[in-house]
Amino acid sequence: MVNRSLPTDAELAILRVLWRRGPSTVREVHEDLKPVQGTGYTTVLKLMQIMAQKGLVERDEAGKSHVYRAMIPEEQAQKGLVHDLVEKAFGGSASRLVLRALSAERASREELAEIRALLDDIEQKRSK
Amino acid sequence: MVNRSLPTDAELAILRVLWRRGPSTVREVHEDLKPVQGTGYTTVLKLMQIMAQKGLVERDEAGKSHVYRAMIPEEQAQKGLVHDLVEKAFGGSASRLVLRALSAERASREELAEIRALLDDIEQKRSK
DNA sequence: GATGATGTACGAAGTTCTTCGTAGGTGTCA
DNA sequence: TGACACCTACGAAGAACTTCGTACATCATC
Repeated sequence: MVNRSLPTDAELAILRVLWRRGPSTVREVHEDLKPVQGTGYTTVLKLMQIMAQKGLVERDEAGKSHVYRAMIPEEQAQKGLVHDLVEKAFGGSASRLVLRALSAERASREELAEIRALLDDIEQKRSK
Repeated sequence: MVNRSLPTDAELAILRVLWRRGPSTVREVHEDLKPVQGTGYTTVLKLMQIMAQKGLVERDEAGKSHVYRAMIPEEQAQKGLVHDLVEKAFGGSASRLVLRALSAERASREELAEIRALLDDIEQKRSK
């Protein structure tokens, strides 16, 4: 069942820290986010508690400081967000989103090559 | 500078109708949206009034029924939404979003060819 | 001129998301 | 032991978004 409700912006920011760092305490996540978000410690704590309730993260209460880990893989979250945007703003056409993204945002030569490789891959699999 | 405030979901649904139909009355937009959204007439009216205040749409009050038209082109809105998602979920890398979109959502052979053509175009321009 | 259809205006409530203040538990150490 | 650091719990406020009820204006027509 992929259709879990999508993470909100604040939740996503926290998930990104957990994906990068692996299981972390509230303090660690807060330290990581503070310079950019400027948000308070208890705010992060509260959010992570809510996320635990929602099942977005799981926590280990063994130590004094609880340790949280992401329960949804980054790939799946990104997939959900992309799908949502495709539906809401591109009439369900992923390729139109791709065209828009490519023409509006910058990509390096290497990245373009990577995309090309994926296209090859898709078409090759399809022609079988 | 791109307009920073992105349309909300409900606003986007209305904008999509206006982009497709061209300038329309509240009734027309509501008729269009009703089957899918199931939302009431005054809800749509209120939203469009708010959107007019925000500058997302402009209205012509000449006739009995006011006629609204989108003040932001579809392309610009899509660009803003894509940029926002790239920042929030892909660490600023548009190509990672593209890779995720291509591997997760379906695209026809024609669409893949279109994407390839755009890649050619970008690389050609860049090599000049 | 009463009625019904059609329109706008707008207050207000319900939701969700985000933020933080405050309270209280526990361990450390001088 | 008392002060302090560090932690969780949780209520509640505030902001943004969405929804709708109600009031009121206009116009055709019977």
